[in-house]
Amino acid sequence: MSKPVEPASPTESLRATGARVTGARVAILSLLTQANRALSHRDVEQALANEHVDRVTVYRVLDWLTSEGLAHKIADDERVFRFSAVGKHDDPHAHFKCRTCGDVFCVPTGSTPKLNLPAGFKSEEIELNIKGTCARCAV
Amino acid sequence: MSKPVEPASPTESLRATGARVTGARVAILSLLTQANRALSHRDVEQALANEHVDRVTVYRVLDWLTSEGLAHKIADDERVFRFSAVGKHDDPHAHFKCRTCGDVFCVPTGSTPKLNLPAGFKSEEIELNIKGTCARCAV
DNA sequence: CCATTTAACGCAACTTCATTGCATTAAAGA
DNA sequence: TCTTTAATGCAATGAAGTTGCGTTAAATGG
Repeated sequence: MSKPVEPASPTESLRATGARVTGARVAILSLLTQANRALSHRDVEQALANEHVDRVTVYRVLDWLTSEGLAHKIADDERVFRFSAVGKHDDPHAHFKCRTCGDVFCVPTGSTPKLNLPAGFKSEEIELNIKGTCARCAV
Repeated sequence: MSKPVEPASPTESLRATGARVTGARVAILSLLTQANRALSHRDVEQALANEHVDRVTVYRVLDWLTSEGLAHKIADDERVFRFSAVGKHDDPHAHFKCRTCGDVFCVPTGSTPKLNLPAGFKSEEIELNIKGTCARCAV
């Protein structure tokens, strides 16, 4: 019982949405699932360079995965969106952005911070971004 | 003694940098200082519509203010940068983004969250973004 | 107060990331 | 296998921000 729910494969996750399971969707979700960091559209496009998937399709699949709850979409410092697979780390987690190489990693967080929101403000989601130097770039 | 350090006026802050105190800089820093939320380039451009300040100048002033430490630059969900004056709330604070109207407010935070960074990762800055509904939009 | 210097500015062109419209293709069910 | 229509591919468009360069005006010195 110590083992959590068996993680669904990309194909299974896609099938569960009820929508069509296409090559592009499988390839992109697999890529996100295997990555240990949040990928930009550019990252995905380059990784799939050999599979002639159109740029626009990549955009559409990434947004669709987000809308289906299979991926997270975060805004980068550099004005680009980055995507990470959901399911690998469903726990509240933060994003660590390396200022040297620009990569974005997912890191687990212990507790969520206490907030003093003004009256009438309702919090629905909390995003925590850390900036610094990653292990690879730290000399 | 209950009164904190007298906050510097926009002009004084600008003068302190040693650079030229221009109309555009005064206008934009004043705007950021008076705003109770983080302003986008668009916000600033519209607010200064009557003073024929060039688009590019607004971009340059905003980035310059950031580089001088007089403003904070944050990346929005919508792929736009937003700027807030530094000095009003130097304490660690979070940004609250209303999903309805899109405005971004600065809110004070009590404690910073505990982080479990992987070995070798060095944190330099922490950014906390809250998404939800602001008081004005909450019916 | 005026002249000089050069940091800022204004304008135009450009780049990048992303979105939209529409014809075509291929995934899923009959 | 055939049919339906959701996805895709391609081309054009849009939005945010950047760059180059000639011009203007803020600060300094006379």
